[in-house]
Amino acid sequence: MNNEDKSVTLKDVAKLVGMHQTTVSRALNPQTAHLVNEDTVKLIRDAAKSLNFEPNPIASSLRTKKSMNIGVVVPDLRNPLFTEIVRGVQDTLDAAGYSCFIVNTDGDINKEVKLINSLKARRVDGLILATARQQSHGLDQILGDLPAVSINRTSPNTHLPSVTTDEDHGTKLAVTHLYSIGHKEIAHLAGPTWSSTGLERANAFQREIKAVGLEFEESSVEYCEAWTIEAGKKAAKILLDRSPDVTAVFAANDLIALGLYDELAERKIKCPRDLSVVGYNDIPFVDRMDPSLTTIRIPKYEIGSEASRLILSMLVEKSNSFMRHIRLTPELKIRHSTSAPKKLAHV
Amino acid sequence: MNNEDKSVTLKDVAKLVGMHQTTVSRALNPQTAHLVNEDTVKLIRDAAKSLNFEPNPIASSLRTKKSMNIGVVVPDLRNPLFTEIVRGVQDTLDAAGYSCFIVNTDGDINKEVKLINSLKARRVDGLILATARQQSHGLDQILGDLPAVSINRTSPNTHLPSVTTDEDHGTKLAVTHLYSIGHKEIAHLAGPTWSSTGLERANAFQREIKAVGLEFEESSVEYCEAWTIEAGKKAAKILLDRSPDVTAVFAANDLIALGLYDELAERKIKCPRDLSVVGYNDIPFVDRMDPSLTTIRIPKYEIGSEASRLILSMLVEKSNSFMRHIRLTPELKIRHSTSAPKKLAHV
DNA sequence: TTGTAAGCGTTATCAA
DNA sequence: TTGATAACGCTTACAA
Repeated sequence: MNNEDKSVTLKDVAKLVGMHQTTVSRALNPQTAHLVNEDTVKLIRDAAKSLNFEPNPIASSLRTKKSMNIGVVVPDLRNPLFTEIVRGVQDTLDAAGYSCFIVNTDGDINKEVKLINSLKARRVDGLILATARQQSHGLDQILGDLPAVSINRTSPNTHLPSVTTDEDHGTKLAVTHLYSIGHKEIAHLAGPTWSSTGLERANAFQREIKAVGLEFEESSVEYCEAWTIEAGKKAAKILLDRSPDVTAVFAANDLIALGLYDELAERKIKCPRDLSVVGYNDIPFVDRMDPSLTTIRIPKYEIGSEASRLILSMLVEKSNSFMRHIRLTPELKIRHSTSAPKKLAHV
Repeated sequence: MNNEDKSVTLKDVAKLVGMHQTTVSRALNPQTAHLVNEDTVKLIRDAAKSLNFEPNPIASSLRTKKSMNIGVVVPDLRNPLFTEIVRGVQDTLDAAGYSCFIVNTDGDINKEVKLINSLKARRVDGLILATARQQSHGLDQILGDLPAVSINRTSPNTHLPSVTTDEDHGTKLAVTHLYSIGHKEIAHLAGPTWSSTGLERANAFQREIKAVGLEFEESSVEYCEAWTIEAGKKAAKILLDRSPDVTAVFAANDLIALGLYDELAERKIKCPRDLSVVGYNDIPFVDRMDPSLTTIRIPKYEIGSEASRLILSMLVEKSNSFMRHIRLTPELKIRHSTSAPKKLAHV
């Protein structure tokens, strides 16, 4: 805020044009300018410009009870998946005159609750939740009547409008791709069980394995503790020990796939020669890894912009009743981490 | 903001305890609680908690003329360099009770000016500028008396407190490393000339080349148009055409190095066998590229946290007079993109 | 130690 | 079409 308390107010503009501040307010606000004489509007606008008047959004917020701020909750902004999404959010909200507060939960459910409460305390007009917890721990109650949309979360016990991607389709693309190039022993490094995305992909995996005519075995799935490289590596270790015959692995996201890469490197298992790997998300730079990662690309930026449009629409039509769910479609990005299996089974 | 206008105010708390809102305000504010009877404070705090009272920061802002918001200007949040820095900013500001608005200039100087003005209009208390333009286009005037610190910018004609890294030292580390493993023909893919960082590294390069006893030639430096992979590739093309004898390239940042990687791939030049490459920044994932990138690591998170501490200190001691410059030290991270040159010169 | 009153800069309501 | 007045919820003199 300006140190020197020289900030120009409506009153100053009013004084200059010899009118009341109310009129100035009306003239300067596009919503109400039509109530004012056209010439007066012009006069006032000019005067405002000449004084470099900038309306004080804080005063406006206090009066209107609209902060024009949206809270954005992500696990960690450093995860490139979320920085893409956040750019989509920022650009869309900006264009609508809204700003956003971005907070990081670091995967901590308690922190998430605290942060949501802190955003409420800051009087955000709405919330975009990009955390993917399955258990909502009374989220509905924490939110109260605060408009919110969720990304990647299709929680059973909470009723939020959402923007998600078609997990079934994405998983089908991955499994079908691997099967079509000859793989019969396909495993899955699943996301955490507390994550709805992780669960959905794991369920879809089982379904798709059967759909292509392969036999599904429980032992072909290993769940990771988090959506991270480290967790991916840890789970990969277990999976590879248990199922040495697998020729391909579908990792529930790119970071988990990179964890698998690390474990493969340690075991001197060559990808894709000895093992094919498919990731999920297509985060930046995975096209430059060694080998470049075949993955399921999701429209990250669009997820952010769609979520923003959704929350904005909820702010105008205050009808919370209509529960929109937007589902975007992922696509397969074939690179060099997948190839035909070395030895075809039963040949 | 709460749709239902049920938000609890100081008055409500005051009514409950049978005291005046002023007293409640004082009791609830740690700064002024000492003015209130201890028992009263306890009573009021309990009452506030029982009503779930949350002070309205907007009303507070209006009165105190402190928004408790800081503007953060970056070229693009998606650049992993800046997301690291921003996390450092967020964590530090959060702890001090501040929030931040992050805006992206996308490298557009006009957009930068617009965004800074928009942040001023939003009444931020201070600014962290992570854009690295050399020409400041009357930045001082645009800022007015708004406290600001700059990151990576050591502009000659603007006087802002700053957090930078020791470019000379970083460059020395790169050049010395290459020289020490036998390179005599070292080139530089420099950052844009409009960037102070780019200029500093280019100057330091020339100095260090001479310092190790090599002859400096103008033709060994090619400037990139931007800090991007694409610009890096374009400049690499020109450089490689012009100086086919170079055995090592010091790229002014990691993205430019990746652009060079791309050009090398097209020409079937093997790194590091045919050409060694050093990057700058050590952004995430460059340790996983093919080959993993030798680079100068800068303390990204700390840059953000130091910049935040600086701006926070400016907000308390209002003395803008003391002009602090914090300089952090980079370090060399040796990976697989550098090795001894194939054929040593004159052997 | 507590209360009174005023004001931060808007906008909403009413009246002219 | 314009103006007067009050109010949003807080903090800060000043008074008691």
